[in-house]
Amino acid sequence: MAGGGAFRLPISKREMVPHFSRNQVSTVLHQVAILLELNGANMFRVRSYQNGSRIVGSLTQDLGELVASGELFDIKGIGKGLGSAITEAVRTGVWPDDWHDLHEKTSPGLLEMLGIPGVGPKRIKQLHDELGIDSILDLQEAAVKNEIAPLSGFGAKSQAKILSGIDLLARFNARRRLDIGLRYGETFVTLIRALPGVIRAELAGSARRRKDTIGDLDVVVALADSDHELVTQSILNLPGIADIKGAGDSKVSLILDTSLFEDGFGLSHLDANVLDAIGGAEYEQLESGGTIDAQVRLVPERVFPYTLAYFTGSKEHNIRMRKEAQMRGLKLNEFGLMPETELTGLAAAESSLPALNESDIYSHLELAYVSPELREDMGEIEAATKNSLPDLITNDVIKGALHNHTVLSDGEATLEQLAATAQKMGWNWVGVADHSPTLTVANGASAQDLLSQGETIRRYNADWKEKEVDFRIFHGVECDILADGKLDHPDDVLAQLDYVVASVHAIGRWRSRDESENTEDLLKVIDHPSTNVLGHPTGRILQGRDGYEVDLHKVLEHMAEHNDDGRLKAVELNASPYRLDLDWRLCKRAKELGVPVAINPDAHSLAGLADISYGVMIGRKGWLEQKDILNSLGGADLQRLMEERR
DNA sequence: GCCGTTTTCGGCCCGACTGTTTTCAGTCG
Repeated sequence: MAGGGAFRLPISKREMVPHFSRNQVSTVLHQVAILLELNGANMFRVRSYQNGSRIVGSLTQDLGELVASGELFDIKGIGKGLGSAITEAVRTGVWPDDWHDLHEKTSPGLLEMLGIPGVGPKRIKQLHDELGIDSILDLQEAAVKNEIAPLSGFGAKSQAKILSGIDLLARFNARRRLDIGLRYGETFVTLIRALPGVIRAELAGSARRRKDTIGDLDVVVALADSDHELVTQSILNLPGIADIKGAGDSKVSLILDTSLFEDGFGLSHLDANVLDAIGGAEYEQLESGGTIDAQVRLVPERVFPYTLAYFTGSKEHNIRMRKEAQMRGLKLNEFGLMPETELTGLAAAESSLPALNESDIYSHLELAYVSPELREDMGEIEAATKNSLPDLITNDVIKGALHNHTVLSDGEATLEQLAATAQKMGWNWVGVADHSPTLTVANGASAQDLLSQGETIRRYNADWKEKEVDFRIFHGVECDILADGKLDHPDDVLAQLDYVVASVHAIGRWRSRDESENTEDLLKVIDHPSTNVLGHPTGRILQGRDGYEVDLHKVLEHMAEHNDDGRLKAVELNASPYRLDLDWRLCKRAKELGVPVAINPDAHSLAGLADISYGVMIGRKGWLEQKDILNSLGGADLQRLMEERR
């Protein structure tokens, strides 16, 4: 984790019930689980806390109400223990004593040690108990002095692995953004597919599930038994391999670096705000000198779909799938779906039901095919049972996007260039939303300049109409949300625009405040008659900084009420791979509530328009269908919607 | 700590790899 640091139990910033938010409780449960693990607690107890954290984190109901009504205890996975602890904390603002004790007796250094590859809670506990090791620095010193190897269960190799693991941890922070992961992953898989003896190869893991960040790459390769040696050797000879971590019978573990890319590893243009948050010029250097771990699984062709499904995950989805198999007297693993036998591994899979593709696996379990993006145990198994899975959006349904910048503020492109590129992409319209005056770092435009931009746009639109070109520019603004929940332009200026994207940019101030204060201010902004789109709703920069605390469930519910009343209040899914904000879990919530989602590339250059595809990926992950997004509307339909729902 | 058409105990998903052992524990996904 970036920054690392000690866990602490949050202190309530509120005088009244509920004293803690859903997010806070979820985070605390997650941390307690880790602390329990480090203190040698029963694994299943640890898992209960982890489950609890997940369950609370994905609640859609108000936690305060669940506690007040006692319905908290009805939720599967929340029993007497966790239920009482949460109830007490939410009601009184006081966490259980034993949770405090856990925090106090666990040195923060032990937590940091968890990040070292090959070092887990059991070993950390042993090192702590037997050598008094309290931090990564202690551990490094002990390893250098050869004190680790003699310990029972350790050895010279473990000691060396710990040292190199510490080195690796210092060099790079574990996860990478989706765009980076896909760039490595797709390039690597393309190279593997071209190797002689390779029958099929697919990217699996979190990259295939389109998570916003990715830990490492998983690739599954189908090959004939006789080609095993040939394919393994060919893979090891591919470009871009910085190190070989291991090569077993079924798996090759590698570290890839940027020499994988023939054309080098440049970064596209970023806006200053984002670049600053991720570390400026130092970041560019870090990224170009970066590496990513990759695991390649080599399997016979007939088990390929099972292995692909298994390593695509998620873990939670796989657990549900195995339970589905168990209910039918079958066992599911990475080799097949078969009756319970004494045999294990590939031998047992001889009796597996056949599968040519993943779809067959789901069919055997009487489930509809679940798209990889949805495999998170977020309701997809239930939907697959009822055959009610969403018909997910694709790049083809995108006809335009509302939030893009021009040279009027901090964009690189002119109106003309933006429109021309949008047309080339097959779009039917494009929205221009430059920054407002307060955001001086982004050259925010004055009301006068903004309105004069509108006149230019009207001339273009008239021109296209005259020439019977079915294309138009919508004129909007990315209006700053000021600290008191007011907008950064006078109402009469905003009223002259086609639409308004309202966004928070004073992140520092918003991050220093309580969740309820931020939420209240956002509700006020939504109530403003001119606000149509809530821009990057949390302000997070992936791998850069957390967003500000806000109860987006409440915000989305508020937006839903306005939509029911005939207004247009959409939530942005910012498609910049640095943001991907709205989070995919909340996309699903927006859809359920009937709040339209606006997928926006937030383009600051012509190339930036292409970021829309990351928004589509996350939108798919968030269960979005064509009817759920504004981008799928044609220009005329969108214009009508904006006019009707002012 | 949670759960229950096997309900107050005894389970809790499954397997590979590694390094340590000589049958297994820890870690990882």
